[in-house]
Amino acid sequence: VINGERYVSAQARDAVQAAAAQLGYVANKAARDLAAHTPRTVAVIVNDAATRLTRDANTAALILALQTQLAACGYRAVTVLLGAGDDDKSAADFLRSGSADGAILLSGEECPLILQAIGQTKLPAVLLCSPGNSSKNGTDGTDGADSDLVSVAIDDEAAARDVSSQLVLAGRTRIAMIAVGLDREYGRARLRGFTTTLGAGFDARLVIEARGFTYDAGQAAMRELLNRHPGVDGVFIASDVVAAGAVQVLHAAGRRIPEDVGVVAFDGNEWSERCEPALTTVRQPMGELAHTATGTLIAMLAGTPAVSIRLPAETLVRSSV
Amino acid sequence: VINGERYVSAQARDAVQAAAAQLGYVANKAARDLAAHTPRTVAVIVNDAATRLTRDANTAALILALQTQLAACGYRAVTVLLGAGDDDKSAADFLRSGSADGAILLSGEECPLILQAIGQTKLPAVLLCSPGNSSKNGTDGTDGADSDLVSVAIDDEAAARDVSSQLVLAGRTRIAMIAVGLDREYGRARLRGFTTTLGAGFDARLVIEARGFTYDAGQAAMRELLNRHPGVDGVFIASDVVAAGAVQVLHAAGRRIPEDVGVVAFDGNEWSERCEPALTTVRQPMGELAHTATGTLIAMLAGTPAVSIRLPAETLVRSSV
DNA sequence: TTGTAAGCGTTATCAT
DNA sequence: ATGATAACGCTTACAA
Repeated sequence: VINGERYVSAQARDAVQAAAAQLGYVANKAARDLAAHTPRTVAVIVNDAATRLTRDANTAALILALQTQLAACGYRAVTVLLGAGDDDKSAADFLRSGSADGAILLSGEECPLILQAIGQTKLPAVLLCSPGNSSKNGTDGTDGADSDLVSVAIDDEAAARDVSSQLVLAGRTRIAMIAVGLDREYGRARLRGFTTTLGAGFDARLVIEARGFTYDAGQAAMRELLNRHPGVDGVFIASDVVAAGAVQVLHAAGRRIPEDVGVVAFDGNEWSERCEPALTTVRQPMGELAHTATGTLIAMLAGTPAVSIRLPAETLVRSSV
Repeated sequence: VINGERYVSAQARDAVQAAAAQLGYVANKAARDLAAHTPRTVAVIVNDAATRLTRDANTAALILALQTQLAACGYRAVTVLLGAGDDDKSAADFLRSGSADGAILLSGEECPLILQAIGQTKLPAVLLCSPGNSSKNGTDGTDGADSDLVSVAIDDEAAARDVSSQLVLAGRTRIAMIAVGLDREYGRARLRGFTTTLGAGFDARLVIEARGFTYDAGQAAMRELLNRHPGVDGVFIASDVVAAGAVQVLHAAGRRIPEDVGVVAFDGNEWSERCEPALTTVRQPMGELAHTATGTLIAMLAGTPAVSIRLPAETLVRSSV
């Protein structure tokens, strides 16, 4: 009765359900997992969770969406939050302990132990890598644990091309970029998009890399930029939080937005919305990302081979340019 | 060898460990839980997680701290994120399914099914209720599930008394309050603190309740306040996000802070820090709260009866008053 | 210090 | 449509 209700009389079923409801009976998870050989659980691993959750409020929504959609497919999502430290061993052990059928990684950093665990156990896994994409490193030394996972993300390069073109269209001529995470593929992709858009007008000296995904880093980068190139009249900042910091500095320096300098950003979270004025930015389609990731994983769980997917991201035009 | 290493020769132990490392062996969690009758896992249940995580970036840090501290005691923390909807049934089932030895609730809302599950299964649980404390309702109808859990929180009333006294000390005479969550005990406690501080100067007409814990709600409340009482020269706003919205409206209305109106807030998260000027606020000691909560739960797990605890919270004096 | 056997609460299979 | 019986991979007690 409790399970797929094979061949039970309506009478028996009702009786059992009534009893279960009365006693508050729920099948023991451990026993069930042990016998059934499938926990019907997927691990959602969030690396550097504190940073990621504070940097982008949408992350919480993403995780919730994943949970909801997995639940709809009969899977329990177990969110594994990792701190900054070395605790990715515990997450790796979790995967090895047979507690999950598959994993979704929201991971901006390297986590070799997890990749290794996935490789060795051949656990289906998908990398949901925006905005914290990890670079696709080739074959690293670790014993056959080939780490080219299936990944789901937006097309960072196209999106960057899109937003930054807003600056060009507005007639800006001294356009700079505050880049972020150039050691990761997504960071480089955003830079490529910017470069392509500017074309002949591109000047490498106008590109500054913020040291980290923070408000403070944005302030520092913008100060440096204004210092070195007081004449800038447009900036593409590759992340909303960073942009918020940069905007603060712009205001403090007496620059009006968009009159004196146009600003466009990337991510589409609350930071860009709370700026004065609200920033034109790239909205990451969290719902679709979650949907695609769970869809892909479920397919893999069912044995279907899956491929990486890039989703298009829409530019949110506001009044900052 | 894998477990408490009872009486094993060093030789045997080394051999086993080497083998385990080589094979990447980790004991099957399900089998272990089933046999041992104790999953050594505690559920960290976050109700209305999307709201809570976006409203207060410190929540992520809190959860991480809980995880770390539980891990230090040999417990795995399973974070159960609940959305706004009715899914607290799934969390309740999780508890009933014997997957956890105990629970820590970060819950601002009512979640009757969870309380009921805890009551019926007699699972040790502690309510970590700042800033989303639920009111201590007496005995509600539900069959004997008495919901007076052990709780850990700051002393909201004392803290509110403290911050709002900053306004009085600064010589403000028309002091208002934007309250939040008056349907919850912590919301009422903050109001009581305010009332006490003002003493004879208290004027109930200067208290407005924001409808929700959001930036938008803060804007709306402040607009109404300015409308009804243009002469206010000080405001205590019971939550940082709400305060951020209110401050925006104050600026838009041409009021200078602190020259024209002094502002103090509550929570001590990034919102109050990013305001211009940074807001004087109450810092919630997340680390200590986490520590106290885990300590209490671990004690309960060991059979020691535990009691509720209120922690003092410090006022962060900045330049907004 | 090491080996052996029973049993944890389910699922799956086979017989009824 | 239902009842009986062997796993599942471990822990725990007890025997060696």
